[in-house]
Amino acid sequence: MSDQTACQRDARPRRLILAGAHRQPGYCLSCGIRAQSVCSVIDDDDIARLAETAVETLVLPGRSFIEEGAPATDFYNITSGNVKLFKALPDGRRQITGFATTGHFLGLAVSDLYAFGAEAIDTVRLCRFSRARMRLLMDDFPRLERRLLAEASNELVAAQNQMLLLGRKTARERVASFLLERVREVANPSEDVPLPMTRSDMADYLGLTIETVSRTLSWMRTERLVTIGKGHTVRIIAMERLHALAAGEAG
Amino acid sequence: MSDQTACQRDARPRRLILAGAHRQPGYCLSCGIRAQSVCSVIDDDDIARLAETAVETLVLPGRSFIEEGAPATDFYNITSGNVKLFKALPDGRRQITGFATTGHFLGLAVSDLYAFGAEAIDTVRLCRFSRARMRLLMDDFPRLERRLLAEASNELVAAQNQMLLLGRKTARERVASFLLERVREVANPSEDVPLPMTRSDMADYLGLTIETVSRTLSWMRTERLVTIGKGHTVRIIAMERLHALAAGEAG
DNA sequence: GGGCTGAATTGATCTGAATCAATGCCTTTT
DNA sequence: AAAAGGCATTGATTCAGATCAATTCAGCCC
Repeated sequence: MSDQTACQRDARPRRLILAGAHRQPGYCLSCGIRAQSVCSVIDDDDIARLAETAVETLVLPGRSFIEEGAPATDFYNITSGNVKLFKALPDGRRQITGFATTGHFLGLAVSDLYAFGAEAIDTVRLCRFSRARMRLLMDDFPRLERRLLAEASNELVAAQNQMLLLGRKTARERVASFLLERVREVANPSEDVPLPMTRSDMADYLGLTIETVSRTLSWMRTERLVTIGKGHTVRIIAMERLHALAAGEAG
Repeated sequence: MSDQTACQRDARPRRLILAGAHRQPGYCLSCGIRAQSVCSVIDDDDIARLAETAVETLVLPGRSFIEEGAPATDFYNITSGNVKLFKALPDGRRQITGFATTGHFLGLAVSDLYAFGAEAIDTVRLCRFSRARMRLLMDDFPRLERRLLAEASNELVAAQNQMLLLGRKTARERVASFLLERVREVANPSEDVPLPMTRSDMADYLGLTIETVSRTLSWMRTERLVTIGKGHTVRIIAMERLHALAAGEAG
């Protein structure tokens, strides 16, 4: 289904999610969500200029807004919610290549076609702007380009880790690695870790089946590595052992 | 083993491999190997300046020049030969995340540690320069940064393809995909495709074992999909069927 | 040419995860 | 509260690819 059918458009153009507003201080267009330090290369006037060309869009759970193989016309900046990115084979086999949340940029393709699809896990808000606009933006703000390069480098490192996981780790090691990846999203490692995606999504991310993910989580519960809460949460109760398992140092 | 022990240094500093010289026209520092069009943003004077800070190094087959987890001090530009990039688990399981050849940049890490190791497959020549120097270079030549971003985007696409392969493809589909990836390195798809890496490297790249790679290639030979030549070459004789196989459209 | 060495092939068997098959458990709807 | 539907869990069985085990082959060095 196309963007137009999948998304409800807000009537009025909205501001990009940048510094200030309801975001934490230090976050801005050129920093992306994972910025650790303040990066204030874009001032309020710039923001106002940028916002003119961006349209905020609401994407309902389960709707896709990037179609693998479709012409890559737009850039996206996720302003809230969770997204899954994936590639598929003709017979329906699917590999989720990553999950993206608030602040992430999507659509940074060199090719004219999107190399992956993107689908909302929960309700997602995102800002869309054209690739042409993005190019002008990069000309105006060279540090945006530098930031995107840093972002791409980080994703490349994550991709390499995932290749190691998919190519060489056992089911238990995969699930352990996944949980440790998710626990970094919360402030305190001993609090509940939200897993907004379904078992099916986890399976397609880890190169396993739903059943194996489920069995493995059950095994971790009986081994007292984790407790499994209601409503898509997990709490890690044996962090050290889970780390050892994820690194392939234990059975 | 460290860089110093692994590499023989040339006595004199050498020029970077850029436009002209023994490279094809259109290749230059800011373009990298895969550039399809001419990109002459760096002139001869610039090249002379850059060359002052680069040292060309010779790496013998099987020697590693980037150690996973070691401090990321340098950038590398491969000027000839083939390199494998990999990550490893403590027990020795290994995943090759990619192969790099002439023109490739290595060491573009945000972290202070290298996220992967790099080892020479055959005799490799490369230019090394410090990350500090690379940063200055990017300040001087903004289009270098843009080119690196494009390069990183392409690698990200390749990484996503590899995740699909590792997570969801069968052994036959993996080997077929690999051969089609390698055939793009040669001018004519019906000529011999060089496979400079060992079966073990292929296995570690495809998430398989040596035996499965060998068996699968033998099967492809009996199915008249390929002929297997002497000295690490393969010739594709049924391109269409191989494509269908790689895409998961056939058994 | 004749051994030597490491890589590659081929065969036999085993196993971790997939597949097939119920069953259980929330959430939504009426 | 009951029905319905989707997701998750658990069990039984199968199978693709791993593992274990010989050969065979290709360089290489004398």
